[in-house]
Amino acid sequence: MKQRLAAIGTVETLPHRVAAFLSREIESGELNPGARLPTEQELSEKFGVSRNVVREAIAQLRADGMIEARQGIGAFVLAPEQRAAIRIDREALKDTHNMERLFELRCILEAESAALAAARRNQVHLDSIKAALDRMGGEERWEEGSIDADLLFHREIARATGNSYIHTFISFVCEQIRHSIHYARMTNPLHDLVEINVGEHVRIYEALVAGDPAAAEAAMRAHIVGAANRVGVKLPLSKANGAK
Amino acid sequence: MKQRLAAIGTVETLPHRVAAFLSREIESGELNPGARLPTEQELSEKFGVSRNVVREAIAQLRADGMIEARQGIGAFVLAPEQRAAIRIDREALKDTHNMERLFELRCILEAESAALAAARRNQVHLDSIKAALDRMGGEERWEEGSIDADLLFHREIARATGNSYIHTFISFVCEQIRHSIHYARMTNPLHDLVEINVGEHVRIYEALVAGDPAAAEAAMRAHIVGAANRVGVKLPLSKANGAK
DNA sequence: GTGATACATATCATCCTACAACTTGCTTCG
DNA sequence: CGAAGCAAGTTGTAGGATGATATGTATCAC
Repeated sequence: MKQRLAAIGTVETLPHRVAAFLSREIESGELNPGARLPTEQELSEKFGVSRNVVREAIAQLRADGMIEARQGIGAFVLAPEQRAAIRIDREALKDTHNMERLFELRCILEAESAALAAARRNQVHLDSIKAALDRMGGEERWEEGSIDADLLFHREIARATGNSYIHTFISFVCEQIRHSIHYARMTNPLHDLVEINVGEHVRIYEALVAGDPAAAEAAMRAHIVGAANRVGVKLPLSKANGAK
Repeated sequence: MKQRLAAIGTVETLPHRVAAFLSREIESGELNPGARLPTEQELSEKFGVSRNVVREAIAQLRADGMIEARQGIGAFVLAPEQRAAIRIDREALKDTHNMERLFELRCILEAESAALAAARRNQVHLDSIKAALDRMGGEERWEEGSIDADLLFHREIARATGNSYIHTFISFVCEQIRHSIHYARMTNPLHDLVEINVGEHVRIYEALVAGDPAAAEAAMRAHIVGAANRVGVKLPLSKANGAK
């Protein structure tokens, strides 16, 4: 808890601000791939910061594969395909439309992963998942802890696939959604919705226990559509799902 | 082309090496979440570099949400759930087992996305996809350009879903796989396999033209399993797929 | 005139020192 | 005994200096 408060209260450092500025300039297309960035000195003068700050900002963009710096020449914008990292702009997620897209991605990832987990889970996995489920419906149901338990439930399922990349991706997407929901959440009196939410999780868990991939996938899909609705995001039922 | 050579030839800078070292120490669990990192001065002495270099390394880890630095106190390792970016270690991908996992993730993402694309694509999308397909089978078939066209084909399908997050994720995963394959590729005389590969792509394209989500999904799934086999990765057919 | 070598310049890479801002613990004084 | 303040440690920022690398230019030999 202390960690979370600290994380939220973290001041925006100068390198972070410079990096964000350049990043947006690249994303928006003002700096096209292949274009050369201003020199470090020019940037430091432009932003009124030391060259050290500019370098830390550039180091970050470079680590992400957004730009490439070459000694003696300058720094150049790279093509989006060359990105070495995935990073999601949380500001953009305030737009419901983007939120909807992210839920769609989550649905794709988690539905099939639930099927995989149903086929591969062992008893240890089931115990971890059950523990998270109990926390959700337990005494923490009205607290922030309930949401933590919810996410933990999903992460443990992802872990049960035995695929660390799947685990990483699902954890990431879920966390992005959590942060986005966090501030918009107070508006919804979701106390009466908790029962529905827990019920959906129970159905997923039962399918995992039964080792039924198809049922797990269906239950997960239904849950994510429901979860999206509960936070005000209307998830379009894709034809792919309806076709099954 | 010049860019690619330059990108490959990019020397490993000192900050990058320090960041990689700390990153591995965190991933391996030697530094647990909540643990405090050595001070910048200690690190600079330990690695024999200036404090500036250490700061650039830390700036990168901080941007990824791996650590959190607090003025006057120190830097602390954050929990994996708080990561702000997804980054894949290319060294780890030299292990075939990890490669297999990544292909599995790719299969999940692309199969359903192909279905979405089949439902949502318009003529402009189809034209872009067709152009990439033609490049694959065209005069570039034996060149590096063939692989570029292959990836472009997949990216354009991802774009046709109309979901920018899906596009980002698929582009990222595909690019990781491409880089990993790149050096191991010379061993395979895949000239005779090109026909098979192109054929699989044609079937995907035809399903998209027909607007048939189920067919597109099946064709994409078959293709990715085939592509994995062709680079020596035996992708386990999940029960989820067999159940359909 | 042409070619090659050497130099000057521009830029990033790294290092160094200094100071500011912030936190913590201890000390000193009332 | 309590509280204010001081001191030390740590990260944040600033600024300059030097090394490494790429590019263009000028000079000189032929």
